[in-house]
Amino acid sequence: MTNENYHHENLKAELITKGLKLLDEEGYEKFSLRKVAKVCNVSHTAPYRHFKSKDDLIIAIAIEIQHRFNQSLQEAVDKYPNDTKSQIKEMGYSYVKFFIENPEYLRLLFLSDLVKNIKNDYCELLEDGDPPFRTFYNAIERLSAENQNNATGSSADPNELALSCWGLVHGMAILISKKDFSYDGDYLELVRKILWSGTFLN
Amino acid sequence: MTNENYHHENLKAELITKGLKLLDEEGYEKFSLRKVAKVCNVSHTAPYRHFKSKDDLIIAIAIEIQHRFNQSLQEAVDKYPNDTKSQIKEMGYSYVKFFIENPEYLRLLFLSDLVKNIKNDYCELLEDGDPPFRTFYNAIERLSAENQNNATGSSADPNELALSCWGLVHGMAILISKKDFSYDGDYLELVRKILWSGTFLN
DNA sequence: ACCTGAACACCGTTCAAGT
DNA sequence: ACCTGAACACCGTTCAAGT
Repeated sequence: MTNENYHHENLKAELITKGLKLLDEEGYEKFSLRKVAKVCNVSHTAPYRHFKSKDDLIIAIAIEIQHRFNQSLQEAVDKYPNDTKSQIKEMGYSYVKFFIENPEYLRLLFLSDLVKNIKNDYCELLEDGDPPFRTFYNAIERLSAENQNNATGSSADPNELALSCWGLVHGMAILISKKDFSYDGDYLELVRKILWSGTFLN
Repeated sequence: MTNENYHHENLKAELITKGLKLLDEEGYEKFSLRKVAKVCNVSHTAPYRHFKSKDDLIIAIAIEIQHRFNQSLQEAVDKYPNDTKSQIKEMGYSYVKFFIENPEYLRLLFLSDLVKNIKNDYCELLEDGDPPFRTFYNAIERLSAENQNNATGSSADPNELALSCWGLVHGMAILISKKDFSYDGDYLELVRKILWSGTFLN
């Protein structure tokens, strides 16, 4: 048929899939539009039919990763239906695990300047229209409310809670996955110990 | 004189200075060797007399920034000569402040993959031959020793202490300077509150 | 020793042209 | 509608050549 040489609607999806694969294999620095096009057996200008720029394709890939990330956080929450603190600890563990297993995704979700575009302009494209990390923030707000009722050691200020919890988890994820923090033992075991020790969130 | 058109030994220093300026003004993404050369009024191949690659120049710039960073951490330690916990809290504050004031330096010191080269191959080029963050790690080791003697709430495991302290501070610095964490009030005030609250290091 | 200019292999992006 | 090929303005890097 005459469609032999055309990808039609498949190309867009293929660019995202193959682009993600290229990103995994070669890293963010070496990623190029022309390489993705070549892998898809298409001219280097063909991607412009589906994405208005290289950044636009990267954002599409980032949204795909964001979806997987949110899913893994949600699974963590579901493990402890009635225990907000444990939900946050378990989410922290999943958070670090996700980026240890996929170091390249850190750049994609947080460290590229495109991220703010995702958060500002592309929120509506995300699953359920939920902004990224809604799962995380919901738990923080719940904990803040709980702390207001029964006075514990930890704060009831949601901003203080959010920055300290997110900061710790985010920092550990980056330090470990970027290999700035070196340790002879099992990284995830150490993270687990820190999150479930008496000093965090108590 | 015949030296009119030559920079001689000055060019190397000028490339670092002007390169840093370009990095501050345009950001890491838009930084290029050819632009630095043009700013220095020199052909685009001249830098290769002094640096063997673009990465090599970036590393030289990173070492300069690393030096300033170490200095600001040292000043924080000096404020509390006999109080290890306060040294760490104050260092944490300086740490976050440094990257809030210079968001571009985060990429340079941590998030570029060149960093591991700095740490592995370029340690001997750093002031006093000290590896980066020696100041920070020294304090952690001191605290670990202190915790071993007088039993407090916080751990005596140096790895656990290092990852949790460094993780929290590093994470807060990145989340704030990358504008992932948004907050209506004064960021540094919130960081101060978190670091000096009862729950951190107690 | 220090710098230049041409050259090469890559980029992202645009645009007229083909089916 | 979807894709191509030539073209443009940028890269990093190499190398023969100039002073």
